[in-house]
Amino acid sequence: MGRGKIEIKRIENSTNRQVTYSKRRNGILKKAKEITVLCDAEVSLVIFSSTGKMSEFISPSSSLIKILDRYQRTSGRRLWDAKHEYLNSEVERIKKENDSMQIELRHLKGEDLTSLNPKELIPIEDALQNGLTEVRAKQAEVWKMMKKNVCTCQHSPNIFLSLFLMLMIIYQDRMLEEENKHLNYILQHQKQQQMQMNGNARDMENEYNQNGRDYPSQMPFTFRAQPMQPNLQENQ
Amino acid sequence: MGRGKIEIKRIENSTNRQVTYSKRRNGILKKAKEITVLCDAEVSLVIFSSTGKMSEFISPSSSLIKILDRYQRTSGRRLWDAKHEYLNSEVERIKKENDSMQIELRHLKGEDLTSLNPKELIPIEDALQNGLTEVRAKQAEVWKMMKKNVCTCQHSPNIFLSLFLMLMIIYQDRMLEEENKHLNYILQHQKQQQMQMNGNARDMENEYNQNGRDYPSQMPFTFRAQPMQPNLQENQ
DNA sequence: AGCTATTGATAAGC
DNA sequence: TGCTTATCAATAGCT
Repeated sequence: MGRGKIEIKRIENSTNRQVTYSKRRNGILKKAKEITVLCDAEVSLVIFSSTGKMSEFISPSSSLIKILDRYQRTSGRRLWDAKHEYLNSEVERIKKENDSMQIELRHLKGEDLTSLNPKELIPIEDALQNGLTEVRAKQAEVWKMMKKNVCTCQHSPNIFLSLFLMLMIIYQDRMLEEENKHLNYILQHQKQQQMQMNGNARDMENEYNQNGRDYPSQMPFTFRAQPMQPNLQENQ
Repeated sequence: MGRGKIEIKRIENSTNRQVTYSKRRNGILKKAKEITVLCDAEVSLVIFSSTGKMSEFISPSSSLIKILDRYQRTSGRRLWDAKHEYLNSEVERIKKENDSMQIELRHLKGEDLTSLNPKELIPIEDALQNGLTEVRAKQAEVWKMMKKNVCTCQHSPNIFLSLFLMLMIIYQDRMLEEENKHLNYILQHQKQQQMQMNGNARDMENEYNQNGRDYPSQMPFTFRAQPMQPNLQENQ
C-alpha cells in the first residue's frame, strides 16, 4: 500500500527506515485500539524502535500486569520466578475455594437453582432445614436464658419493662420495617379514600380495620408502632 | 476498508465480532511481523479475544522476558515488584472474602452460632427460611413437571415403575444412609442382647419392634432396604 | 510534516 | 472456516 510495492525486508536507508517505522507504528497502535473496541479483546503491545524509543498500547480496561498474568496462565509459560509462582498458585487455589463457596452460598440462598437436578436439591434442602433447626434452637436457648434471668433476678422492680426494651432492641430493625409498611399502607389507603371522596363515603376507621387483617406481618409478636403503654410495668 | 465504513465501537453481533476479530488479529500480527523486519523493531504483542483465546507475536530475535525487562528499564515502571505487590494484595483481598463467606456459610449451616447475639440470628433465620422456600419451590416445580410427563405420556406401560425408579435414583443416597442407620441399629441391639444373655432373656423380636419406633427417619417416604416388590407394576 | 497514487486490509456476502 | 470482491484505509515515495 503506497506508491509502489515494497519487499518485506530490512530497509537499509536509515532515514527511510525511521520514517516508515513512525508511520507503521502509528498504524499498528491504531489497529490495536480498534480491535479492543470492536471485538472487546484484551491487547498488550510494546514496541521498541531500532533507535530504542518505546511505544506501547494496553487495553484501557486492563493492565500490562493483568495481561501478562493471563499470558502465563493461558500459555503455561512462566515469566516470573518461584516466589511469584507460589503467590500465583495461592491466588489460584483461594480463588477456586472462593468460587465453590460462592456457589454453595448462592444455592443455600435459593439462587441459581435452575442448573441443579432434583437429586442435587436434596442435600441443599437438608442443610437448610438443619441450619434452620440449629438457629431456632439457639434462639430458643436465648429466650430460655432471658426468661430464667427474669425469674431469678428479684432486685429489679421494672423487669418486664427491661424485657420489653430488650425485645425492642432485638427487633428494632424489623419493627421499623413493619412500621414503614404500615405507614405506607395507611398513606395509600388515604389516597384511595380521597379519590373515592365524591363517590360513596364509607366509614374510614371501619374500612381500615377491615383491610388491616390482610396487611402482612412476619413478626413473631404483633408489635405495632404505637405509643408504648405507660402502664406496662403494672403488669408484674 | 471493506464493503462499507464501520464505526469503531463494540460489534454487538457475536458472530460478526468473532469474524472481525479473527481477520483483524491476523492483520495486526502481519503488521507486527512487517515492522520488525522492515524497521528492525522489537515487538511484543499479546492479544486475548473476548472468548479467551490468546494470540501473540514476539520479535524472533528477542523474547517476551527480554522485552519486558527492557520495558521496565525504559519506562521506569516496575513489573516484577509491582507484580509481587499486586499478588500479595490479591491474596489478602481474596482471603478476606473467603473468610467472610466461610463465616456466612457456617452460620447458615447452624455452626458457630454461640458468638452471635439474638439480633444477628434474625437475618440468618430469614435467609434460611427464604432459601428453604426457594429450594422447595424448585422441587415442587420438578415434581409438577414429572407428574405432567406421567399424565401426558401414554405410550409407556410401566410408567409407575419408571416413576418409582426415578425416586430410587433421586433418593438413593439417603436410602443407603437410612439402611446403614438401620443396620447399625440392629447390630448394636444384638450386641446388647448378647450381653444380657445371662440375665433376663426377653423376646428379641418384640424388643426390636418396641425400640424401632424411636429410630429416626427423615425421609418423605418410608423406604426400607428390602427386596423390591415384584408385583409393583400390577398396581397401575 | 503533508500529499496522493497506489497497494493492502477488510466488511459483507456466500 | 475460507474464498471473493467492492470499498475503505494505510502508506511509499515524493515534496
